[in-house]
Amino acid sequence: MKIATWNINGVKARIDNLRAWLTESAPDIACLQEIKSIDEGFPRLEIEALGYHVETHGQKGFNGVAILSKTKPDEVIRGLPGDDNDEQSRYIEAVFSVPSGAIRVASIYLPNGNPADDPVKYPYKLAWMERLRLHAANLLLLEEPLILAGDYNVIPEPHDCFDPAVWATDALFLPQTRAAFRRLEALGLTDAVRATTDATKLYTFWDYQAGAWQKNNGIRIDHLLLSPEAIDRLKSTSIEKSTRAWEKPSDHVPVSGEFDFA
DNA sequence: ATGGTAGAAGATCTA
Repeated sequence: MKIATWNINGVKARIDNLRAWLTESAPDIACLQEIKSIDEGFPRLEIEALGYHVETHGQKGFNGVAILSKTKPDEVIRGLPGDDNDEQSRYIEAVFSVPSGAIRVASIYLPNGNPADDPVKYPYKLAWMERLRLHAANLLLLEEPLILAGDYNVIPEPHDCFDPAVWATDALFLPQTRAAFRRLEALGLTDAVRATTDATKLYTFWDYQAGAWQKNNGIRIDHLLLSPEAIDRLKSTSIEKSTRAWEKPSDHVPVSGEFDFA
């Protein structure tokens, strides 16, 4: 069973690429971020025509997440718990039945946080990460396969970016950001890509600007974090880099894991 | 120091 995450940077602008990727890569569950659409504006029929169920948590203009799946989820939760005043659509979670029981999958669009000296944006990112930690701690008590997939806007280690010096003061790489990410891992969550390879210079995002793709000036910020019950079932991971060279690409590429939940 | 690009907007904001 293939479970993937992809920040598509606008579902309307990316509909052709999304359809091509769903057809070629054929994930069983696809977690999308930055759909940049309200729920009613999501091209639901075009995705359903490819055999997918569609669950969205949209927002006008910015953000927005979705979970596409070949089987219908048993339960869907919209929004990250912990702050009733947070109006940004950055979290959706779904439970699926598999032969071995139930699995829980979340699509996460963690706040960017830049500029890091902004009085609102970086504190919002850190507060959001703490809310995610508290929610993840509760989910881990369920002792079921849990896949927290998404655009974390976190560069975990220096070798996860082309030039660490360039990112030293960026909200994606500041010590407090990386510490908050390590606190998630310390709960018992495992970075799936890191668990399956020792390779360095693995990137999932290349900026549109300054020829970043051509120069391989990338960063690894899209992650699958797995509970112990999920990592036990993980067979392989893949960073689907070829999509970055497509016409009209997203600046992110899909990251996927192959699982055996039989 | 600035701008470089892209998306959803339909003016700027976000990244």
